[in-house]
Amino acid sequence: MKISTKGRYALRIMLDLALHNSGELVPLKDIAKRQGITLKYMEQIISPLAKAGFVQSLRGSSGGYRLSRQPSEYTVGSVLRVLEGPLAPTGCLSQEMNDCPRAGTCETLGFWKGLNEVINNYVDSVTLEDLMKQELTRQNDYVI
Amino acid sequence: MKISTKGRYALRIMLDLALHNSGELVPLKDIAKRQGITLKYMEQIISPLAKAGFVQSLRGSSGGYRLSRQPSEYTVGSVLRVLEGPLAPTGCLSQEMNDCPRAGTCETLGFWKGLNEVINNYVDSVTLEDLMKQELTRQNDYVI
DNA sequence: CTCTTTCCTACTGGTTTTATATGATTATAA
DNA sequence: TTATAATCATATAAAACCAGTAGGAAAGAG
Repeated sequence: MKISTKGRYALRIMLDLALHNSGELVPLKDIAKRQGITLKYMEQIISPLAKAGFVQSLRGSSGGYRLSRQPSEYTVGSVLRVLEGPLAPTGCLSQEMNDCPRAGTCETLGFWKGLNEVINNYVDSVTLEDLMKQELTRQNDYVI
Repeated sequence: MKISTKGRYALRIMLDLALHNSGELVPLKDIAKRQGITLKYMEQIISPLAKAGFVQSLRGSSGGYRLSRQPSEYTVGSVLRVLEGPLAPTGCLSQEMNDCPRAGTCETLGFWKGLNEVINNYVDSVTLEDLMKQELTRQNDYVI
């Protein structure tokens, strides 16, 4: 019942990009240094995000990544799903084709559907912008 | 982000015991037959439930298992936790000792705490009795 | 004693996780 | 054009986790 490092790191990378969103491209090396994640592992994580169109990239010197959209337009759930797949607590809920032979008579299916709903409702109710605001508030707390 | 078979089967076993709660002991063999789970695997699953005091057992001929308490006194969350451990989406939330060095500055910790809360609130809001009622209603639907 | 059922422990094959390592390709600056 | 700095693509591997299977010991009923 755990989110893997890939999903958690993906969220941190996206949030880092949101917090350093000056219009300039941000090189992975900078994010790696700030987040304490190895460059090579981060490459594996940002690649699916790029393929999903969540970030834009430019190669070469002075290249890097930037968000494709505004931070408010990414729910945390949408980011996690790129790396984790469906955030369903059971396999039978994560596919359109419900191939579970017990589906018709399963006494616990209703419960799992409910759990699936509260999880997905929550992760889709929070955006990158929300996390940015939280983080900026937290940083100001230290200034006092 | 999946619940393993052990947790899911544990719930089905507990619910099966609740639905066949005549006061008599229910042998695992019967549950195995009804639920389509092998006896040997079920033994591994019910053993922690017995150690946790969730079910009472008697060995030998005409032995078996029964619930220790009323179905209304078991939340689904409490059952799942026996087999799954804490239902936290990240490791840093599942232990009192928060040994994550990022804890003080983590920008995403608040989000994960929120997810942890909605998950645990939900699983603890549903009891075995609730699932029994659902199941009995469902069975009646077929009678019509 | 015999049969049944719980109880206990170990083992196994497969998959997933969490990376690390090596190198190829591409684009920009000077 | 050359050097540099970045993305992109595989390959490898230790460790953990998952989903069972298997064998037998202990206890109770008749």
